[in-house]
Amino acid sequence: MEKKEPQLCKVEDTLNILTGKWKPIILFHLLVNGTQRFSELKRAIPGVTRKMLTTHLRELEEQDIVLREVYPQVPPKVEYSITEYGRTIEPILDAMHEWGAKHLEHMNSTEHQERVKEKQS
Amino acid sequence: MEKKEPQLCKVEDTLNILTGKWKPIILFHLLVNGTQRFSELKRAIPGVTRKMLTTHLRELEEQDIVLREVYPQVPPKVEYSITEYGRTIEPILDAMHEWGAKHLEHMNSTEHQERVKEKQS
DNA sequence: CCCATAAGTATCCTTTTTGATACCCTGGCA
DNA sequence: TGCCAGGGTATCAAAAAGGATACTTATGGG
Repeated sequence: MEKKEPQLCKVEDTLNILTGKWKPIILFHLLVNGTQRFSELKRAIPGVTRKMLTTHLRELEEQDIVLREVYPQVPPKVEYSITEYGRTIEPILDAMHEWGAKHLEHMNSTEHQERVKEKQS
Repeated sequence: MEKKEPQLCKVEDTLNILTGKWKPIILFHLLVNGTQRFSELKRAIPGVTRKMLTTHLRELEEQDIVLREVYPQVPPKVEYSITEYGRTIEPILDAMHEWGAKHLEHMNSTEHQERVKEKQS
């Protein structure tokens, strides 16, 4: 048991990077579309406010997942991209995607639905 | 882009199962130690309240990750275990653990620390 | 002189999550 | 008779996360 405890914290560290209402979609856009300006991201992510976008991007920057580059000009230009290191998290996102897809199937499977009904009765 | 959007929701579905202050540690204990009574889990997880434990366990049960078995006796006895299906999420936890470990190393690496210092100046 | 622009901050407020605490049930035991 | 156990629920409070809105900044253009 003791030998496994550290495992737990690492899992939680990883989860911390991914949790936040807009973080998965931010990462998704940066991974798929490459470098993006702040306003491009904002437009690409419907519903996000400037504040949340800033907050989450800054957190990702802190974690060295995202790179923030400021061009000293007016009006400002700021570009965001995934760091080389940040790309290493992609396989985990892929794994979650795959598992999530199967999970949905599972939750809709007949056997599962039947068990749900039993409990309701 | 459109073809990738669905990926995102699946990732979020998977994250939903894992997020919650005590969920990783609950899963960890059930995965490592097998079937556990409510009180065993409570004792094994320092700081958790009965309420949070109940809440999270019920959510995991909803998702068919955890099985809850009630023995009709007094005082009550309730056992929790990972479902067969729930075990399929273990590789993802493992992957997160591995990535998390590397992430910690990365964040402590000399190069990273130096970049952090530059920014502070 | 005034406006628009991009990328923010600053304030305040709402919603969601988490936590503290007290109470419930019921059969066996002192 | 009264208390304990185990696994909860109910109620309220605190903390964290998320969101709405207004303000800032400097410069080129009309």
